[in-house]
Amino acid sequence: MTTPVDLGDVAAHGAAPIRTRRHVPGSSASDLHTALLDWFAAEARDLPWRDPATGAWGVLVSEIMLQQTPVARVEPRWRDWMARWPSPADLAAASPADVLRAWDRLGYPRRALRLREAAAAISRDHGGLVPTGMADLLALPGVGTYTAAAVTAFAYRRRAVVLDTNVRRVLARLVGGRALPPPTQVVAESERARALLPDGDEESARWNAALMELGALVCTARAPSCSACPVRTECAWLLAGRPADAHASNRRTQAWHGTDRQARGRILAMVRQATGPVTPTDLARAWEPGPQYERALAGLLTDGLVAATTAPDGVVLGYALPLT
DNA sequence: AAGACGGGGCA
DNA sequence: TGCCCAGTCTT
Repeated sequence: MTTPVDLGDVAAHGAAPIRTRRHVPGSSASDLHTALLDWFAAEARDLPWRDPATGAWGVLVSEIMLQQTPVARVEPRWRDWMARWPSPADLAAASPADVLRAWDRLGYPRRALRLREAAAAISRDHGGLVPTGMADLLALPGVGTYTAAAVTAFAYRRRAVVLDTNVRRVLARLVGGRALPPPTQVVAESERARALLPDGDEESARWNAALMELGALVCTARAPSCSACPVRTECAWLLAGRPADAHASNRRTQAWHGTDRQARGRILAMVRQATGPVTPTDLARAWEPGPQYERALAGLLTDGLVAATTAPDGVVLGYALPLT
């Protein structure tokens, strides 16, 4: 149905994006755009935060939860969260303890505290409405480049360069002809993404979502389903014979067992599940005594994830989630 | 630019 | 076991 765009040059040089958008009267979309947007219209998952009835607050909550956490684990937590705190003001009025318990085991619990702080800032500085500009969004705790762009695109349906791990991988393959993007994001990637972004607001928003969805469902990191890909005839990586990852040796896998992070997780899990303060003796059962335990607990206190209750003489009676 | 920061699921 | 996941913040 469509004529594949010739990406041979891109595949050969592996360099920057080279195609520009076509401006055909009556049709602003290139064949590439049409193919991916049609696929997205047919195959997109029915995620609750994509419901048009979900407002910007719901989108923001979903984006924070989805930072480094897969969709399948986020969805039930998001539903509970939105039922309990349907507006920023509702969350701002909640205690950190309630927020951390509702966060459950989504991981990176500092995100939960930052989301609460963001809700307070939204209530205080923006009349209770999630701000619309990139600068105001970026000023919110826990909102970085990706999340600000995602809220702009998916909540407000405006043009923004949304570059997450999925989009980076899809563009690295489709346009760059590489197996995977570089270990850390480089300027050329955002330029490439911008060059491909449709001009229209609504169309660009759908394009961003479609790229992410393709990366999540088809153009996956481990075992991409190229035979099912709607843009396989235009993929520089596939056309080049799916060459192996060039930076494989530079990628560093993060340790887990026996790390400070695991110790923090164990300690916080014990405090989170307790109904009242945990005595120092009980808490010490969460991890082997020693400098690592002390370091982990101190870090949790510093981060505001755990609070100590003390007697008048300063002796620690117990540890609990912070009530304020 | 590099490191810290959770936790679970799948090959 | 190793790798991956809609990243952000600090140094």
